[in-house]
Amino acid sequence: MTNASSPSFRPLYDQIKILITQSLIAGEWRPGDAIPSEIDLANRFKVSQGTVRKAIDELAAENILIRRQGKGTFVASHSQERSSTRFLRISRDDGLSEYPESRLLSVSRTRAPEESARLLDLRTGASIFVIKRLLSFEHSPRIFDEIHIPAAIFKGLDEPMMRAYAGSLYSFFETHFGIAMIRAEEHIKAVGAGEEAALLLNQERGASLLQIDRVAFTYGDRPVEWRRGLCFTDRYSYVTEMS
Amino acid sequence: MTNASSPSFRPLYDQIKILITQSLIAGEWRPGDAIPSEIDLANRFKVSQGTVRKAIDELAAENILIRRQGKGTFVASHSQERSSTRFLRISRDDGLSEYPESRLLSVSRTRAPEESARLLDLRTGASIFVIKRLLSFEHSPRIFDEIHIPAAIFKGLDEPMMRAYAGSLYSFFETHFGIAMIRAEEHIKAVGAGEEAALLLNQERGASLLQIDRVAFTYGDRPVEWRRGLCFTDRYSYVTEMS
DNA sequence: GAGTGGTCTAGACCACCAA
DNA sequence: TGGTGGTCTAGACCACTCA
Repeated sequence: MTNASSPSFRPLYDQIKILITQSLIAGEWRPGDAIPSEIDLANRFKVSQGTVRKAIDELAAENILIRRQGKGTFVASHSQERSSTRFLRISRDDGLSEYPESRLLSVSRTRAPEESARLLDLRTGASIFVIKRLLSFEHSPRIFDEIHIPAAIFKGLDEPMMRAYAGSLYSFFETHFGIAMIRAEEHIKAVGAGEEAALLLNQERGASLLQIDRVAFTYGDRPVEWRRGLCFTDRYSYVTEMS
Repeated sequence: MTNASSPSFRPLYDQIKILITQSLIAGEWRPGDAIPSEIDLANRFKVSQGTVRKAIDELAAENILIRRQGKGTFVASHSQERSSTRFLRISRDDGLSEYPESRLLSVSRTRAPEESARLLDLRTGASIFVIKRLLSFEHSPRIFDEIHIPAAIFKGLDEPMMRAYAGSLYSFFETHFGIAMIRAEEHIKAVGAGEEAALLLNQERGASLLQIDRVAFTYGDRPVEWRRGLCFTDRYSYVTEMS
């Protein structure tokens, strides 16, 4: 199979990546599912196994798919134990790992303020849900999250439904709404605690907190969540790596 | 060429990666140099081009090598315009990019305190250099850095030498000492400004600052720098991405 | 046009897993 | 034992750069 030397050349494996992504968007394979084997996909797309392989390699590098030798290739899911903490970068300074406890404060439906509307590609005033919650480590509240999500996408969400669910928030989004978070961008600042945060985190007003603003994306780089986390970082740090 | 099914199986391309890394450690190819072509390396290591290719692909994904179609494969360097800002994740909230101005405060030789010694794989009390500097954005000081590096590796470093150098710190390390930083881990907290930081950053004592602790590594994952940056994040943020 | 990296293929064989 | 992903090869051809 030859590639036309078109003005904007696009490798075959890149087109295969797009086709696979479209199947993910369409829900043909859902988080946790196995996708067809490389050979099956090669037949389906009429390319060689090596080309499918390269496409899957890149999707696996982006943590969208997960390869398991001898078993198959799977759609990444936040419900798996291995990746339920994938987007939580706060950890203890002594290195011991600990899963935080979540306490839901409130769920309300309101109109999107300018900033989160812009970042979520919504019109200002579009309907959103606002979730407030508190994460505790060692029974001590440490992160106060305010989460904005478009009501149009999370139709039917309500507080009892969230309280009934045991796992992580992103796992909840997957199982109830079929929305899988695959990527996020964060902007971090140091700020003084305001009244609400000070109260909830048992700190003085003006105490130094990490303010972590996040936009999270689902398949096709579509933004579907904005959140602001305020985090008290005594004995805990935000950990990251670069290369 | 067949692989012995040894107890701990190691793919050929992985061994090639190690060989290439060893050449980088030995200084056979230095930052900015072109390494031999894939075909030359295939002949040298007695493997196929595809195997060399996979090894280089992975090193390129780690930002250790840089591929340039039609030209060759190069050793990544902090002296290149494209990557001189690779490890600086503070940027303006309005998205405009700006290169900070650096003011060297002091360079001194002293004994490593417990923490940085441990993180740099040194004995406590080993000889290190301590560099203090101030980075300014828009003529306003915003980051106060304290940098610890082993004296044994950066032999002969002194203040005049640093003042004479125009580029970034990591570019300086490369050209004068042949040390290339390829990876770093950061731990971030929100803290109140102490006396020294408050003075240098023109803030009140207790003002909220980002405290960014970094360990940076050179080839072979060898730690060669510890630093603590204190950053005033008004109108600026620490930006990161995850997937 | 020569040399480099980039794509694609076809086929052989290995490592791992489950039934 | 059969199916999956993982490795390795050899070869053809394409895209890009530079002299």
